[in-house]
Amino acid sequence: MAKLTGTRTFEQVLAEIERRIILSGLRVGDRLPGERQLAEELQVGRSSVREALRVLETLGLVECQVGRGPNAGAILTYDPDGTLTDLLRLNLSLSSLTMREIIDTRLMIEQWSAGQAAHGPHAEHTRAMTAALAAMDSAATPEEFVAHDMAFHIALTDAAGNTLNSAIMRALSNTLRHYAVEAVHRLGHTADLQADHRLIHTAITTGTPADAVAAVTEHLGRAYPLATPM
Amino acid sequence: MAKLTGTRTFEQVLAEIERRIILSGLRVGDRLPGERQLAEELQVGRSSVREALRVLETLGLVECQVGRGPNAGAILTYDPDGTLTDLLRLNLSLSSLTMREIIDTRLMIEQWSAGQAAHGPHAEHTRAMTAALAAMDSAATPEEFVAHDMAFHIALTDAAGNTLNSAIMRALSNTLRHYAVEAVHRLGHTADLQADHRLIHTAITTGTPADAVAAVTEHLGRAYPLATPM
DNA sequence: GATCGGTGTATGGTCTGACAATATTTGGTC
DNA sequence: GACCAAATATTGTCAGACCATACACCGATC
Repeated sequence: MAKLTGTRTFEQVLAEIERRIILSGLRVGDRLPGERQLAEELQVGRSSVREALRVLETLGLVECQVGRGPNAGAILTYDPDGTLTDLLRLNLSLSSLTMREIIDTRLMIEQWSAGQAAHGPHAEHTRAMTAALAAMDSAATPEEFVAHDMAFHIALTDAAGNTLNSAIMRALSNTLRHYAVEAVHRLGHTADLQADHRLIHTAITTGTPADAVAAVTEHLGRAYPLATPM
Repeated sequence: MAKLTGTRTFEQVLAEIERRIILSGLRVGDRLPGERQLAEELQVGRSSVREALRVLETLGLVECQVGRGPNAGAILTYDPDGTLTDLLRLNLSLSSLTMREIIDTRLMIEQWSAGQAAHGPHAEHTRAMTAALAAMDSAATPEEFVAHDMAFHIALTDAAGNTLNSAIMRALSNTLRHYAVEAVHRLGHTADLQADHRLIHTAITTGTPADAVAAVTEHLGRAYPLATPM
């Protein structure tokens, strides 16, 4: 193995795995060689291979399973949400980020998504929004309400058709979950929020992009009073 | 150590380190205990501690240095750019993301940032933008031009005051660097781009938010013809 | 032939001990 | 006081061993 890029062994393993993924045209669902085999092929210790796999797992690129058979070992996957959620949580713990910034970024993504979605949303996503609306109506607890509220807003983001934004939005939602549950507790009721949701849904399915953006801005301003409208 | 959350040992180490960071109020710049000490305190093997540290390093939360003294060991840091850049690059390799999505997300962030920045940018960032403009004027190669172009757009994002968006923008810029260099090569000149840049700068310092958004939209539409204006 | 059950085995997960590489600290010498 | 050599603390790496897990295989039984 070339000793060129990166002095640490596991970084070279990382680069080599990345190279193989590109060269071999591996796709999500495909399997990587076992740790022992990789270690022997690359002439490195198994611990270096393991550290490289840990990095790939952290980046949401592989999932590791023990045992035997076609599902065992390191399998290529696609889960940036987990990485981003961890990233946000830990940087909040370190006070490198503020809740305010997270809320503002969410507002940005939802405004943009609403505008895009209003151009021509896929039925799949508007159906998911409708289902979430009904589920929120019959939610018995704030926790349950917020779970479906998250689904609604994620479906709205998905409707814009940008998977990167969707991944970021999922991570933001995960991070804001507790915050949102508390907010619903304080509010005591969800009628206003649901009215907003229905306005958003209507604007996206039958209104103009400007209507959709306005509806989202109005709603998030109510749900997160700190947020500054653009 | 409690065996409650997560079956894998290194995940428990991860949780314990995170708990200590929160409880001890550790901040960026502070040092974590050494690998051996952590292993003994938590009654786990050193390899488990190392895998946990590798995860934290991947998430841009710690940097590890060998040797002795106050700078050795795992030091808390703040570098989400690196994580996000890796995330984008690897997901592009796996075709889980498209260049188009990255460009659209960049457009979204810059539009939002321009609107926010026009409300009242800090002198620090407008100065950085001015410096980048001058550097672009005297750039001898497309590579050099793009380096300062990135600095300009990052300064614009910084001017909006959201560090999360700035981190995402940095990662997006890193990912688009090659693409941008090729685009400048094809274009053959940079006069139009610089004219756009000056319009953006003027709009942010003396114009309305709507002017700033329009200037950014116009510019990115020219630089990345694929991008769909909102 | 089909089904059930036990055994084998490949795989990740972990620990231990050892050594190498590196950067600082320490102490001795001029 | 300045400079150089040795001690030391730290991460980086490897090798080997063992455990837990989940499937594969094969034989016995119906």
